[in-house]
Amino acid sequence: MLERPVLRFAPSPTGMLHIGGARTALFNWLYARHTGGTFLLRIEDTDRERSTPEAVAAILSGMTWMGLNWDGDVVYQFARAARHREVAEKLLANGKAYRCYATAEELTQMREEQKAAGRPMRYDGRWRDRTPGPEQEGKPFVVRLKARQEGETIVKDVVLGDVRFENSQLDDMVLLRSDSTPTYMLAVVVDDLDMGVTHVIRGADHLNNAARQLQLIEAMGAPMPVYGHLPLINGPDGAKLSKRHGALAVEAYRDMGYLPETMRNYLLRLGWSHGDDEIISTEQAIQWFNFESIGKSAARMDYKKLDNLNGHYIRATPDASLVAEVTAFLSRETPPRVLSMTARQRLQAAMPLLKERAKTLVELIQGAEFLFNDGPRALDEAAAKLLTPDGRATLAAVLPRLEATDWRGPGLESAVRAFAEERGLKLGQVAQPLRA
RNA sequence: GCGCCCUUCGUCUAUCGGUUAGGACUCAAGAUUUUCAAUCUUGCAAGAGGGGUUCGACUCCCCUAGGGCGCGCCA
Repeated sequence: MLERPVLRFAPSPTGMLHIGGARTALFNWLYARHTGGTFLLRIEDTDRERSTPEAVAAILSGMTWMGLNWDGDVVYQFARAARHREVAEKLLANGKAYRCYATAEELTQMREEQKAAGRPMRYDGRWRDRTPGPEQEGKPFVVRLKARQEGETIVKDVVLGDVRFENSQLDDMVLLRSDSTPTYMLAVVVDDLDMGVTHVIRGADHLNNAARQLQLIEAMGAPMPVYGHLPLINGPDGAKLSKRHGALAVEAYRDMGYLPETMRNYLLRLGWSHGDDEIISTEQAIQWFNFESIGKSAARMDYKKLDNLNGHYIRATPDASLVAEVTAFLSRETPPRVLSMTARQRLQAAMPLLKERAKTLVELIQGAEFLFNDGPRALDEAAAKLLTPDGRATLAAVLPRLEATDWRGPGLESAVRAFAEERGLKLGQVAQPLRA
């Protein structure tokens, strides 16, 4: 290995950290940890309109909850605008970029005409070889890359293989907006270069961008990073993930009672495999992770499988840790719930039984509800059905026996069995009302 | 419209030219001498379609179909 790889996760803070972003972050993190490389976090906040501090906070806390620790300080892209501009100016000076005075309206009209004529919608290069005259004096302009038009650009992708684009299909992208702020395309390339990023692993929605970014990199004479574009995640029905459609923030999964290790395992298996292995610990994942085993096709969310995995991890978690998890979970509720000392002790004592039958923390808490409060509980429908007059009579008869029994351990069961035998009843006839 | 990507059980996937196409989730049945859960056993279930290449294709190539992504002075 020539050098330690440098990976990065670069979300834009325009919303929550959703499941797709979390997986992208996970894969980057896994590869960095696998190779002993570096995993950086960069917030792409160049869109001042849509970036919010809340979203930044959500991303950071989401990453933390997922257990994806990043190396060094978080880089904020907007803070580096001067540097981005500097690169653009240099390109301009070298003749690798040019000023385009076309107005937004003019370009919109151009695209409409292209669409109407059934031609590809691309910037037509109207200012590419035109020198601005006196009438352009003082007029706003954008800076565009003077991209090579002949030949092809090949994205060497570690998951997709070589992807070729005819340069004639790529138009001259904007580097600097008319207010001289850098665009995303410029910022990403410059930041990745400055941060020493060696591997750009991101969602497949960026595949097309890779070709254009490569053109920029070429113009800058900068080294080319390794690319890897991850197939997207779809909703349970195969449709695109959207806000109303399964694209939940990772915090939503936390609130539904899923464990971080469940999420890591599940997201890893969504698009990556290691033979027939399904249950993969994070340590194991770090050891095994590679790019070769990443699948090429989009995957769907499957909540049943998530539940199943989560059940496994709940059972595998030590009782004391689960008590802590439950306590933390309850404290996040609105209004927050605080467990009394005795409630915590009861929870700890009952945990071996409780965790056997819960697929989420929410279910675990539901099952433990009776431990938190004293006094009678309301009957649900199923329970009410079991409490027939006969059942009630049976219960009344058993009661003295139970009161005389130590409730801890197997004594309870044998007491009930003995009772049933004496009365000539089937076990179920006693047990069912009792459960109710 | 143009470009690019993808396509094995319902879902996640294994297979890297020769297999009765395997595993997991889901579902169904059974076992575990009361329920639920867990666990175990068994079962249902797949190579989008059509052409090639080859002694032999799920696997390589082409076409079609379907799905996705992109085509902003958004990221």
